[in-house]
Amino acid sequence: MTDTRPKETYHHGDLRRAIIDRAADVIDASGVEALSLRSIARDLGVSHGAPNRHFKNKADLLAALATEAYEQARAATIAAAKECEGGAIAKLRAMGVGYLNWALDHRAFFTALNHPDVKRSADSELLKSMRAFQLTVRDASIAAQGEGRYPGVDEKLLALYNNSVPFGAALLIDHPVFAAEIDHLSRDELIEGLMTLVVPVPSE
Amino acid sequence: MTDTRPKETYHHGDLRRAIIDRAADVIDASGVEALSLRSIARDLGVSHGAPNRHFKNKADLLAALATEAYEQARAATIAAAKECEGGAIAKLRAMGVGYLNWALDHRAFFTALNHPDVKRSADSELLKSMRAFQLTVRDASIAAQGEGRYPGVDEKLLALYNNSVPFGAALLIDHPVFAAEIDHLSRDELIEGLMTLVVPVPSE
DNA sequence: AATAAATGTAGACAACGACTACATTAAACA
DNA sequence: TGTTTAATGTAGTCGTTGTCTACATTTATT
Repeated sequence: MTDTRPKETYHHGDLRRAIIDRAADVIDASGVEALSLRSIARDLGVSHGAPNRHFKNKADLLAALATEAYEQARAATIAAAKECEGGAIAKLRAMGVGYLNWALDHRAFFTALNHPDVKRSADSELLKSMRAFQLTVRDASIAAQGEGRYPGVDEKLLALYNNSVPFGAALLIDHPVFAAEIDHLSRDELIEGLMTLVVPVPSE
Repeated sequence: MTDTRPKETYHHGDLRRAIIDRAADVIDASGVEALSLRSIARDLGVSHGAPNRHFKNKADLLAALATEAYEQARAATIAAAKECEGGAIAKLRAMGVGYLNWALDHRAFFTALNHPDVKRSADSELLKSMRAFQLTVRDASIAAQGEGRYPGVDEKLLALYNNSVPFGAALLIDHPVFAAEIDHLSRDELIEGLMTLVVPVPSE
């Protein structure tokens, strides 16, 4: 339990934050299908209706998780690019690595990102963080193109490509059956190897 | 409604089949979160407990959908390879195109494929069809490698790569927000363009 | 200090998944 | 062919959930 302290105060303090954190814990521990507003309320020692003051429904909670997920993912990719000492192409590759590492380290948030309910959400905060993430990948793709990678390719197509691989790969690696196929490789080998296929080191 | 004929017979005939088909319709029309065993039973004019004779729980129904999805996807990729006149590399590219077209044409089944509940399923039929699909992609990757594509790359890593792109891309293209970014391209241009990035036409 | 807004509570309701005991039909077999 | 057994569908029930409403308590505003 994240926060089951004895109820001494009527107001929680930051119930919204606590709900999101607890939701992430539940997803990690028992999967997203086990997520329930009522059980979260119980865990937090709060009435079953309290979460409704912060999320108008369950999908809204998932959208909030997904919003944070996009922000985390964006931060992780930007940080990876910053730490990379190479040029734009190397940075693009590093961003994919950073994204994959983030996804595997934050499965609950990554799960929310890909949840069917979230797809249908039109929450404006969610849309904003999605677009910000997209732009980050797209800008990096265009910069890499400026270094001669994939000349003449439509930039949005390139961005789709550079989004698809880490996204799909994270889902597959996360999947028990697919994961079993590649267990002879360490995680780092896997991620580096994959991203080197996607963004090859320029031969000189 | 798929099958709401007046109830004249006690037994349905092929209720299992009807439930799966109806489930696919519901997912297409209202999303997977709207799926309910009881509502399907109502639509089919059958008691609310009847589906339990064919699926031990809701996740089991989704697993059945996913099983068929893998079989469909495998058939679609194999057919695409067969129709392709080129060598192994061209066939590999064609298979990605075939997979993407299948995914976009059968969103309900593709959705089931990627549903969180299905990931946790250990249904043996599901595992069998998953592995069959995986092997198809892997064999095609190895064949392409025999033609000189990505020499020396671990074959399972290559298979992961060739799985990741269409999988991730189908999810992104299916996503309203990402899709809006690339609406200047026709579907065929998008799919062909993407797969040409993944499996470039060998320069000669 | 008075009032409004935010936040939490408690109760209600319908829908759902899952289970049970029972009914009906189809299949197997003697 | 007739009987037994398995498969399949029915009807009722239970606990859980999401969501709504009316109300209570606390915090913020003026």
